[in-house]
Amino acid sequence: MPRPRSQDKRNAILQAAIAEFAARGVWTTPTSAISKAASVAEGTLFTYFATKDVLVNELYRALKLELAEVMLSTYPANGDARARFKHIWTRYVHWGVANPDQFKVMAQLRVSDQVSEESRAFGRAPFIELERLASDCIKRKIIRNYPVEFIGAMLGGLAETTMGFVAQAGKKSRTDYCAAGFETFWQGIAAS
Amino acid sequence: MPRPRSQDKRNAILQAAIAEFAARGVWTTPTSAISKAASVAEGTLFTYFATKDVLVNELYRALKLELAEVMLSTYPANGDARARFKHIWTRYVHWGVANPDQFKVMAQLRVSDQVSEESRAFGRAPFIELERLASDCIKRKIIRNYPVEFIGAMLGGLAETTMGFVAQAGKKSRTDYCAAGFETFWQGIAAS
Amino acid sequence: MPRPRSQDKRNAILQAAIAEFAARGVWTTPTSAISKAASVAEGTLFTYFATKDVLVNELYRALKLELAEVMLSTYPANGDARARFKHIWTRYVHWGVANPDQFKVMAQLRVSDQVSEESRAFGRAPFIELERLASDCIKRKIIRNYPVEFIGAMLGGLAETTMGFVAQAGKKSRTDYCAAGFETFWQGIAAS
Amino acid sequence: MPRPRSQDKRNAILQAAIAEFAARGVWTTPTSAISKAASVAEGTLFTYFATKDVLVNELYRALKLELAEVMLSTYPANGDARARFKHIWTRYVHWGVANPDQFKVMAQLRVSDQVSEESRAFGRAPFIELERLASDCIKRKIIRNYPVEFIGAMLGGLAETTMGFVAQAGKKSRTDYCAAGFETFWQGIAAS
DNA sequence: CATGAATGAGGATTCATTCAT
DNA sequence: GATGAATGAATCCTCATTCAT
Repeated sequence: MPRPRSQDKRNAILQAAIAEFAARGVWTTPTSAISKAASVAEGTLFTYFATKDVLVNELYRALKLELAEVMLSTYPANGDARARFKHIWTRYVHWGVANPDQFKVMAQLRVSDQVSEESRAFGRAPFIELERLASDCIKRKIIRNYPVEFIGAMLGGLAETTMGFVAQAGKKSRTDYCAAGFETFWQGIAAS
Repeated sequence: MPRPRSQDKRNAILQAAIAEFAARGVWTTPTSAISKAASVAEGTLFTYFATKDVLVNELYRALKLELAEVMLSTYPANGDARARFKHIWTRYVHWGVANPDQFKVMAQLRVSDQVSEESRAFGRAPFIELERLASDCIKRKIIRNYPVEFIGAMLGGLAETTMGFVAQAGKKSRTDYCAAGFETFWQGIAAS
Repeated sequence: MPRPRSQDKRNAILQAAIAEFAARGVWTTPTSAISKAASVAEGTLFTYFATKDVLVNELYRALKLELAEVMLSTYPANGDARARFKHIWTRYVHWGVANPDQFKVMAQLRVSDQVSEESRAFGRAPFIELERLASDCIKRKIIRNYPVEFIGAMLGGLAETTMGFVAQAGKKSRTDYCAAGFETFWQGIAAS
Repeated sequence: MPRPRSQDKRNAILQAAIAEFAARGVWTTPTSAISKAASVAEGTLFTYFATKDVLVNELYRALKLELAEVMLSTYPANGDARARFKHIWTRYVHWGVANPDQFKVMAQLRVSDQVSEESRAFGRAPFIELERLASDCIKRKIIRNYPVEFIGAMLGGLAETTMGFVAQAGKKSRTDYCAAGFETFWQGIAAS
């Protein structure tokens, strides 16, 4: 029995990739920087991820999974619609602010050609709960009758915009961007 | 911006860069691909742009300028606030849909480390008109009292989300995403 | 030659090496391909052969031994000189045709720098019988008085040329290359 | 007008490749060793030969061409058949002895998988003169009626064997291997 | 100024070999 | 002994940039 492949090492590489990608940009960081940051040999990276491309796609998936976990866990199943949306929103914005590296990398991966359509589909999957929620609200005429993916995408776009302002404003800002962003979103999609 | 001999050649390179960047990703297209697409020699590119970095930044500025031109020209100076915002919105969304390459490249540059803060500032400048409009609306209590850059950013974020859906949906879509997106935005920031 | 636990495993590796080397070329097949083809772990290969170089040399020796066995076994001790030469010739040619992988690998090893002089000497040893035969024929003025190694080498060179034609021609060829090659050899060295 | 591609440089690389390949083996010499030996930058090698594989194939062709030139130039058009064959033979053997590097590399390329069938066909082309000669001799019943390629191949195989002995024996050898080899060949194929 | 050959640092892998289990 | 993960030197090739023509 050889030493088994270590989940720890795999994670270390993924974490190192996040840090390096955030610092230097996804396409300008060499794999050697990642392996070094992860304290593994250059070759070891390739026993966990066959190519840099695979690593990037796996990272995308991991990030999406983490994000879904963050947004949808401790989800107030009994709250009213607004509370549920707000919960999701707040979780997302706070995650982005608390994890600027992750956020920055996600932003780059979102527009990258190297993330495959499979990975994107995989990344969308955990968010059905969100679409279910939107669907339900539409049925109950709480929000407007738009395709649920569109609503989800608008939430995402607005939340990402918001993160930037929250991060840059700091704690003592006059404006509570997180709340302001949500108000805009919620009032925006409210059924008139 | 120096004035090299041929403005034509400079533009050809910029256009070629857009096409190649859109097709292959900003950080994975070599300068040689650009010069070839522009039908100039590899070295010639460097008489117009000292480094690849400079080219990228110039491209960012050019794109921003073009965008501002598109959004703010034929601006209905006499229309009401909503009409003005809608004009800007529609122009932006249509531009993105009509120019997918440009849009794709902008999306990549927006999150890129290689675009300098100066370039970003330069890119924001032509949009003061938009901020002036927002400012005026706030004063007149038409929209909520948020920092104008935040309003601008939300408009941008939402419009970009919208473009994707418009492009993908095509003409005969049941949903008019352009209108829907604007309604969300406008109702979202409306003073309650 | 140490005696590791399993002679079977050693042979499996050697056989796998032949197949892989023939398919991909001696210097372009990684040891990992060999161990995989032999169904042993990558590391196991190195308990049987300290380095790839050693493996290559052992393979050379094994092949030479096999070849000598084939050529000189069932040797017609009582036949006349021509019959003896013909027996050796035919055996060799048939072996090459019947074992194209082995033949191909031998051809590559013959010109390789990685086969040591010791291995070559070792490989020549079993062929003294052939030289004895030549020696005897010279003494009896049946063939010309050339150094016996030269005669052996010419036989080898001609036979190897012949194999290629036999293999490519197939059964139903108009020309019996095996016979033709031998005639050329025999008539060529015949004492005039 | 840029500096034109230099035939000299191309040749320097080819020559360097011969020297390095002969010294270290075709598949164990890195391209960097070749470029260094040719006194060009590592990258320059690739402006003349797109890949190492291409370089190897071009080298094969160049060597074959050189060889044909050597064997068939100053060809005694008016001599008798034997003289013509002997001329070719002698030229070949002397070339191999005088150019041990070239010979060694050819020997490796001959059995290499990396030389394409096209390259081999290209390499055979210049030798039709030899086949024409054989053809003619067959018609005139001077030599035996074997396929001409077989005769050519036997000549090659025997000559190559011979070269090794000539080279190793040196000038003052008791045996004139070059003559002995030819006698074997000529007597071997003579019509009985 | 235009051209494209020349440069060489840098990058993603590969692979023989070692070593923990 | 067997296993396959770990190692890191080595390799082929790319590409931004320079420079001779």
